[in-house]
Amino acid sequence: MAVGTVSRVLGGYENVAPGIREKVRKTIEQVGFVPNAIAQSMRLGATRTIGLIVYDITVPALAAFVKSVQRECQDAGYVVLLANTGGDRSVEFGMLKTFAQRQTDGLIVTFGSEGDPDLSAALTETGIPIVLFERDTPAEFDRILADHEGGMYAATRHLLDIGHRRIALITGSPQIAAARSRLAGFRNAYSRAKLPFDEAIALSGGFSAAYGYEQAKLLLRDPNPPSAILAGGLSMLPGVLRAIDERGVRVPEQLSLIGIADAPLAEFLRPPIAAIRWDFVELGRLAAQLLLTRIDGSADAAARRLVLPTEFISRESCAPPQRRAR
Amino acid sequence: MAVGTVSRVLGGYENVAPGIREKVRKTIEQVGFVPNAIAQSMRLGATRTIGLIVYDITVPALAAFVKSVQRECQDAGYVVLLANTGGDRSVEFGMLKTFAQRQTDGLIVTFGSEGDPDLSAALTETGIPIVLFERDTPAEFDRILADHEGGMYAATRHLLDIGHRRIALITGSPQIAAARSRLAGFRNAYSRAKLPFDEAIALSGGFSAAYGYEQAKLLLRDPNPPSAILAGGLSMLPGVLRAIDERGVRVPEQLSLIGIADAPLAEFLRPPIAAIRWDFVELGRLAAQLLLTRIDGSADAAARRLVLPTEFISRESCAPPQRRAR
DNA sequence: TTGTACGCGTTATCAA
DNA sequence: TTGATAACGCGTACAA
Repeated sequence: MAVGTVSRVLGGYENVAPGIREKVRKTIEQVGFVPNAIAQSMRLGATRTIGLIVYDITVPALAAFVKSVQRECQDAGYVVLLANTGGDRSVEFGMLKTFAQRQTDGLIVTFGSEGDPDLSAALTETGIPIVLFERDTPAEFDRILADHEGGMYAATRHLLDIGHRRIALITGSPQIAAARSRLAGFRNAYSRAKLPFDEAIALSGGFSAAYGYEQAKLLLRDPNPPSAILAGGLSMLPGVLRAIDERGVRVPEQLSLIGIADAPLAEFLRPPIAAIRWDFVELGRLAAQLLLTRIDGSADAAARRLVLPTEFISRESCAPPQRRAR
Repeated sequence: MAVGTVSRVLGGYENVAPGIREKVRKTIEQVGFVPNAIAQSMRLGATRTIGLIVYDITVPALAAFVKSVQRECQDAGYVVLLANTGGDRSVEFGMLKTFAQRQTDGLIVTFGSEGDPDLSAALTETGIPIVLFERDTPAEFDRILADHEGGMYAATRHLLDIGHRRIALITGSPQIAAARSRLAGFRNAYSRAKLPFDEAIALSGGFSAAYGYEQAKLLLRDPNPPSAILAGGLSMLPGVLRAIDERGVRVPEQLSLIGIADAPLAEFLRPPIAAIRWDFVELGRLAAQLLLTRIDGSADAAARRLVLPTEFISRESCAPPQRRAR
């Protein structure tokens, strides 16, 4: 009963005499033998591990994404290493290196800055298959995104249709594809409606609740405040709501409001908050599949780019603007 | 320039001639050498990996917990493997085995059923240091919990104080410590107030939004409906809210409502929903520390049991009951 | 101070 | 069909 035989039994190979096989099985049971996956990884040159690097797992939409990725990987016999960067560049580099050292078979990554050539270089240098999530760099990585332009176009269009003209968009830095797309959709809606567009009221700078709070506060204090706000970040809604609350502004009578990515409780708010939403579970599923096919070599060499549709959910937080705003 | 020398340079040992050290450094840089953590794990018998098994990372409170654990582990040079069980027993066993095979140095675990001796045995058999999260089995594992009894006592007491007598508690199965504690706090509040307790209105069966929805629906249809509901599960609030919404019941005029674990948007609901809450970040931090001290052997042999305080946040969703309820 | 060689637990190859 | 052995990449004990 040599080690090789045991390995063959566990590997399910046929060339083991039934008697021996049984004996091995029994002994394994008796001593509670558990194969050491680390040694397997070493021998096979694959860890069946994938690294998942996100901004903040606490954002409901990202949690759904992570859960979906994990589920998909689990089904394929992979295990996922999770990292939260908080958007900190040095943490991003650190986790990238850590995961590379740990020989993850693949990486799903969202980084804070898209243009950064150092980051692109670092990603390439790992030599690990990579799927970019919500990032659209020029580099040749597989990537998956939501159609923010389409969703924002639909939302803006709706606001224009019901009579709004002075609409504020608060969203992240144009370094990020998602913010650029939203800006494009926002502008398109104006231009297709043949309406003049006030550049000054499209605020790009951050995705956080804090940023949303600050910007909404400034907007509402303005002598000529917007009649509608598009809260263009996954976690921005609470911040914007706080500003609205503090200012005592009534929605939708004095201000129409649309959130990005449906929050679990958004429909129970009074009034229910309209939203642009998309399927994070599907996004996670596809991201994982993109990566897994890349890992097993069944994918074309060319980088793939998947864009998932977004949808505008109309709710009572939107109404035609009042004559004399506030 | 032998392998041993390279290893010594990377390990930061002193006994390397400065000239050689520099030369090694430069070569490492040039060829982009990255130490293989898998081989290190094999040699050292430690992976610096911890496994985290939770019910559902999509629940905001659990996401906060996971994030906190991950952060703490990262700071200590550990990496975390994440698993979502969805409460499925076979998945729980599966992930436990997977993580054991992968030689994780420690495990933080929430399992669906507490009494299950098979599960306890499986945990013990791994031989891996374990911290139980929100589970209070008789077995001798380190564990960390929130003081649900205290929070529930305070909340129930508040409702009794403002005049409620018929209060419904919807919470999980008494197999789970959290549910038992809540039930205890609920009962204590009645008995200390010397009020009769209606057992039939404490509903134990699940933590999900769906369960909350079903039970709330039944309660509100009752000819003698409760004047207050305690939604006793992390993710139950949306379900209960839906039932309330559908029935057209006004909060707090017709029904007082308290949620468990503050939802991010709970304060923006109309009315803001009172809550029992506690610090999930701290919970995660302490869980990780409990585990890390266990791993590095600096902990006493005896199992430790940490209980974190909970706090009742009074908000406008609670008001004295009306004379003639509905 | 530096180099050599062993062993960690597997799988795969080769010989028996 | 089975057993022995090399190799994966590292850290370290020991020899030089």
